[in-house]
Amino acid sequence: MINMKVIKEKDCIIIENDESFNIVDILECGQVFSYKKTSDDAYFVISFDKYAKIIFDKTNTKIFTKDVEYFYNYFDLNTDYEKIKNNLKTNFGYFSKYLDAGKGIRLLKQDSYQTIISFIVSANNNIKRIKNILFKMSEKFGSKIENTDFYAFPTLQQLSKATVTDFNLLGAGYRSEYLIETIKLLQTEEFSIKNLKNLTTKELKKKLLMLKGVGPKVADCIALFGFSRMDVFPVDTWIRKAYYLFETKKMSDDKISDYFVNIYKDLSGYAQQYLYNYMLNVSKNNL
DNA sequence: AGCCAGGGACTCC
DNA sequence: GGAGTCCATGGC
Repeated sequence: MINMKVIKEKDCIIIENDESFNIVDILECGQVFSYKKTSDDAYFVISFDKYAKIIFDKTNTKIFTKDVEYFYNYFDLNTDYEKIKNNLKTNFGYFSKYLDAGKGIRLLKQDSYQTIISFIVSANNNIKRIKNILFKMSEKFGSKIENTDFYAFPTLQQLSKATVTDFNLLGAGYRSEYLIETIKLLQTEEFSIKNLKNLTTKELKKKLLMLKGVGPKVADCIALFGFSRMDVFPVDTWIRKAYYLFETKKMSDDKISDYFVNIYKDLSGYAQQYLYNYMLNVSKNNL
């Protein structure tokens, strides 16, 4: 096992040739939408009001940012992914195939509130459109980030001024009304992010399901990507297809989620992302 | 042109 | 609690 080499500098994090960190795998695996490829070897990532420019080549990855500690945590650099992958491989022999499709994936520790809004937009939508709608939302309601072409994700305060018509103009479609209702609820003490973070996964999901536009799948995604809960298994159309690679018995998405959590337990969040990525790549590249 | 997308709300029973 | 239906929009 190669030990991960991470160097923290004043305005930069350097990751040297590590199989468990591939910025393309990390960003293009469907967990995050507020990023942009700026050239063949660079990405720009926006997490709420913080940002980083990532430059990579065959030997290393450099994360340029004013917020080194924030992005060290954002990219989950305290977690040993070799250990997680070995664990999955050891316990589930067939899993190597899914890991190979995205060796460098890491589960980002995304901003909770941004994740809630983002995944409401994601429902019954495709990734390119989701990204577009969210970028337009930032441009319309967020604050310009100095010395860049980008905008911060809008604050709750900024979004509270939006109308259904505003969201329709972004292309949010029937999700516009859900966003308006959810933004209202998020402003209450009951739904403060601080309070939500203290809940158990079960309690958190129950609370999230009270938000308009949040059903079982979106609640699982928010819990996983926005609250780092690894004991959930979001089931979307791709994971449903994946289920039928294993079983023939028809099941509801709810039951499919239980089925997978029962198998992968506390590794569910990781397993789900590797499996989802595999399914996505199969459809894209006909692997 | 028509199916599909990181599904959910709503309405029946 | 399960099954059906409707939903905006644009990518492909």
